[in-house]
Order: sequence, then structure tokens, then C-alpha cells
Amino acid sequence: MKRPTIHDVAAAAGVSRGTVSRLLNGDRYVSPAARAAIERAIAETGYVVNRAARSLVTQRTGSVAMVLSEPDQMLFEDPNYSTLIRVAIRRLAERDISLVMMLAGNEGDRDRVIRYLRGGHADGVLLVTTHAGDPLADAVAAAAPAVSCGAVIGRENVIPYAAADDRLGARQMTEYLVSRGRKRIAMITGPMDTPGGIQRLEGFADVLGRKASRKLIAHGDWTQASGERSMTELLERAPDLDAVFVASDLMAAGALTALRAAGRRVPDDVAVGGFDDSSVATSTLPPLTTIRQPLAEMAEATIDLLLALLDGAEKPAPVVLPTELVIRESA
Amino acid sequence: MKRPTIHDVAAAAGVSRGTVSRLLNGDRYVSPAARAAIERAIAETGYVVNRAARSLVTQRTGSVAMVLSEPDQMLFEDPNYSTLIRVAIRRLAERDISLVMMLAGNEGDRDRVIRYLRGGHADGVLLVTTHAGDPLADAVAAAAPAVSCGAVIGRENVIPYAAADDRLGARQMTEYLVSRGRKRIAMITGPMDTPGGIQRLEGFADVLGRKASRKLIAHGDWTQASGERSMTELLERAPDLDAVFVASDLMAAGALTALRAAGRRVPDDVAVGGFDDSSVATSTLPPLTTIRQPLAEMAEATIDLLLALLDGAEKPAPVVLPTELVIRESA
DNA sequence: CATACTTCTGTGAACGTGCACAGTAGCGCG
DNA sequence: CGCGCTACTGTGCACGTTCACAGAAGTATG
Repeated sequence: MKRPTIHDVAAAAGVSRGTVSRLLNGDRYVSPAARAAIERAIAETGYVVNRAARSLVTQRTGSVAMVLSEPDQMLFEDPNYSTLIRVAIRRLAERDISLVMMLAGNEGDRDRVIRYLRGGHADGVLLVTTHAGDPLADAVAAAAPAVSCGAVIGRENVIPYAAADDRLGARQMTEYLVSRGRKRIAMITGPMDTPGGIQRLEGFADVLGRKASRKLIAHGDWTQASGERSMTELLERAPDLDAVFVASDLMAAGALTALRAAGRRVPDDVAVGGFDDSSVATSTLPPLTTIRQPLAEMAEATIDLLLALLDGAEKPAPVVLPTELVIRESA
Repeated sequence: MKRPTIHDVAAAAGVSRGTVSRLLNGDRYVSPAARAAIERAIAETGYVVNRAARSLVTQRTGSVAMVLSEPDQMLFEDPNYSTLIRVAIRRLAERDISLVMMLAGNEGDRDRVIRYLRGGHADGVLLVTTHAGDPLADAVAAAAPAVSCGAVIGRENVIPYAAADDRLGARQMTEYLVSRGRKRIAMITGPMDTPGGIQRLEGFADVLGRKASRKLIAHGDWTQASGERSMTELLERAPDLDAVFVASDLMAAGALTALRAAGRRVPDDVAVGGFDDSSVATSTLPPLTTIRQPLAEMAEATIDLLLALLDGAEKPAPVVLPTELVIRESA
């Protein structure tokens, strides 16, 4: 009933441990005869390598930690993360690397994560954080090879990342609104300590220049409620606005509610542009014209960076991927 | 630069490995003096136990695998899973157990998972599957202690689970619709090979009895599109229906679209009841009256079951938790 | 034929723990 | 004083693997 070891396989195949080990690790120098015998023995015994024993000698664990540094709540709601998790599991599994999940929402969690990494329990880290000045970033980067999906503000040169071109996306949407003849275009941004918050506003300003007055800009926090609140605020400040670019679909859904409450028709009176092309974009009324982020490609690119790092790459360059305008009915 | 070992700590504290090991594992019989010296030595050296070495001798890994057995796509969309993942990480971390994620969508993945478990690489399994007759269930249960969040159809006695009382929830909603004076109540179910598909229909039939005719029942697949399609179909079959109970909020959102297209007002002409109380429930127009599942409690209960199993419990009893009616505007 | 080189194989030593066991010191008790 | 008991400590071994090394067998080269 005991689990078979490499000894058992060696015995069954009539060779020594060393030879079996060489086959397992893809070394050259295993004769065809030995190879066949070992493979049969493995199949017969149902042998599976003991990773603990292997780790002990190789000093590698064959696992990567995904560190989620966010206030618990809003995490995961974002389809962004779902895609990343899925892609990460799949791609890493191909290399026989397992993904272990860690939360780093509070002080205690952070310590645990750092200890875990310092203890060498993971070969690399997939950092998921959006907030600027996250105290975790430096500690993590010091403890293990780390990458991030989305830039870590202020640590762009420390932690390689793959991200969507937020600024480009914001320009695409703003240009589209302008091209549809809108004259008074407002914006609801994300939190200004996140890349999406900062860069989407930059793109907006790129296009509108002087016309992007303070009066036409409100700041949300990615939640639907904040979108509604910000929209109401904007309508008070600038009742004559005829379009609004909202930095996320979820906030845009909130904005739609506020516009409806104010009796404005969308898109007739006010055109609404979202961002993300998340699932809410199709369930709002009217469906949102928005900016699609290449989530899957971003996730793939992030994993590529991580694998490169594990293979010994020094400083892989960040990857920035283009966004795409998706036209529906809200603008 | 080498990572400190238990030897280094022992040397620094002036005791032997054994004593340090005892302290680490919470054994009795460590003198206060030794305890203090060791704790200081650990802090000074920054020692972290080597889990690989520990695993090798204890035959335990200190990790649990979350096995996701679903066609990739729809997975994670469900906030259900988000909550489960979050709770699992947090609760397991308290016991210093790490969560490793595995996908088992296709044949190859399944094999990998089974091999992984057979190899003893995880102490337990958190199985996430909804489809009846999942070939994975038995293999997993045979390879490691396993629990499931939501019943595994046909394996209720093999794999302990925690779930919401779907049947109760369906009764609550149906009774509510009846109490509001609705006479011709239709239903859009989930796939009939999932617990939610089966039991929510049962609850519906519990209340309506004979009135739950085949003509008033359509089957969806949890997607928004299927909700829309099913609603259109029902309107053709029974144009006089005045209420519809939809087995998930997402499908209900689709149903709303179909009703709008058909010119029916909600809730005036047709009352709509959803299920899940997911995030879409508040972003539809009108917001959905729905059934809240106690997601967090379900997740907690699932982890409790798993921990009990890890502690040697034989056959913990399934846990079924009550649902709650949430009244908004659609009914 | 000696030598060098290539291909392949077996062996001992380490990796860092936990655990069983043996052993020590102190103390109360008859 | 001898004995047993409690509280504590140190030591050798095993866990299953990889890796460096030594060496064997076969083949080409001088």
C-alpha cells in the first residue's frame, strides 16, 4: 500500500536509481533499452515523483505564488482576475508548476507572505496589486522573482509587468465621442493612485487638451455606487454636458442610473462610454459602448514574463498591449 | 547568504535540533529558558522551516488542492467561486495550509490532477464541480480526502458538501409570486444535470403542484443568452403568463431583455424572480427580486468539513443552509 | 595495440526535517 | 539512601530525491 519510490521503479526496471532519475529529468545518456524498461516500470507501479524530496535537493519548489494584495471585497469581482487565474493555472501546469494562492490584505497576511517567500516556498511570484505605494511590492521583489499583471505604480522598473495600453484606450474613446459631434465631454475617473485611474485620465486629456476642465472631471473608486454619485455631481456642475467617458463599465452602469434619474436619455441627450468591456457592459440598458482590454493576452504575457524570469532572465521588458473600441448603443 | 536551517537556530540558541523542533511543533516539554533563547535565535536568523524537508518525513504537504472541474469559460464569472476561493485561502492560511489551484476541464488535466493527488502532493481536495456524473469525483475521492462546495450529484454519500437549500429558495420565490396574486407562473430552470437545476425546479413544483405544467417550463444553461432565448420561447408557448421564476440572476437578466423586446412591462405585466442575489441583480432594470444564497457561510462550512477531514473525521455530515428572499422591483 | 573519447550506468553523499529512543537532572517519598 | 516520576534535552536514523563522480563498455584515432 506504500507509495512507490524511485527505488521501486529502478528495481522493477532492473536499473539503478540514477538511471531512472536521469530519465525523469530529461538528461541525455539513457539507453533505449533502459528507457523502455523504466517507462514500463513507471506505468506498472504507478510511480509519481515525490516533489518534497526533489525540492529538498534542488532548492526549487515547482510552485509559484499568486499574491493578492487588495482589500478583500472588490477582489475577484473583476473578470480581469478570473482570466489571469485561469491562464496562470493552465500555462504553469504545462511546465508542471503549481499555483498557490495567497492573500495579503492586511498586515498579518503580508508578514505571512514575506516569510513564505523568504522561506523559499515558491520559485516566483505573480503579484496582483493596484494601489500605489503598496508596501508589499519591494519586499516581494526582494524575496523572489516577481511579475505583475498591470504596472505597480512607482515600481515599474522593479517589477516587470504586462498591461493594456490604458492611455491609448482612453484616447480611442474620447476621439470617438468627439467624432460623434459631442462638444461638452465629461469624465469619471478611477482612483488616482491606480494605473487605470491615472492613465485613462491622461488619454482623455491628450485628446481634449484645454477642454478637459476640472469642472468636467469627477473621481470614482471603481464601484457602481461611486459611478452614480459622480454622475449626479457632474450633472450639477455642468448641466449642459452631452457625453461622459467613464473609466470602468461598472461605474458606467452607476452613471446610467443617475442619468436616468435625472431624466436624460442615453445616448440621445448624453452619450456614455465605458471601459473594460466586462460582463456588465452587455446587461445595462442601453448596452455600453466601451473599450476592450485584451485580458487573455495580458495574462499570457504576464506568465511569459514570469517563466522567463524563472528561466533566469534578468530584466524582461514590460509588455503593453493595444486596446480596442467596442461600439454598442450607449454612444 | 545561505538560508538558515534548524541547525543554525539550534546552534545560535545553544540547544539541540530536537529542542527547536519541539518548540516549532508545539510539543510540551520545552523549558522557558530554552524557549526564550530559541525564539530570539529564530528572530535573529530569520529562520523559516523548510516545508519540503518536513513533508518528506511527515508525509504531509501542508497544502490543499482546489480542483476546478468546469468548462473553462463560465468558471469564475460566478461570484460563488470568488467567495469560496477567498474564504478558503483565509481559513486555510490560519492553519498554515496553502491552497493550490488546479484545472480539470479536459481529459489531460484530469489525469494530471489524479496523478498529483496519487503522488500525495496535497493533503486534501476542495472539489468544485457541478455536473452530474463527473468522472473525476470518484477518482479524486479515492486519492485524497475531498469535500465539495455544493453537492456532487450521485456522489452525495461519497463526498461531503455544504450547500444552500436550493429547494427551499425556489419554494420561497414561488410562494412569494403566488402571494402577489400571480396566476400563470412560468419557470426557466438551469441545466438539469446540476443540483441547482434540479432542486430549484423541485421547489417550484412543490408549491405549484399540477399548475407547474410542462408548457410553462423552459430549460436554460445559466448563460444570459439562454435566459433570453428561453423567455422568448415561453412567451410563444404561453402568451398569457404573468410571472416567471428564473433559476439564476444572469439568466433573469436575459429574460428581462426578451420581455422588453416583447413589449411586456416588468413587473406590471410579468413579474420576474431571480436566484443567487449576484451582482447583476442590482444592475438590471428593474433590479431583481431574488433569492440570496449565504455564500460566505457555505464557503466557511465547506472549509470546516475539509479541516475536519484533515483532522481525521470519518464521514462528516453534509451541511445545508437556508436561503432568503430579497425583494427589489422586478416582482 | 595503446590511447582517447563517447555513451551509458551505478554509488555515496547530501538536502533539512520529525520522531523514537535514550538519557539527565531534580524532586518527593518511604 | 534508593526508587520512581516528571520535565526536559540530545542523537541517530529515515524520508526520497538529485548530483558529482567513478567507472565500464564500445568505438574511433594515432
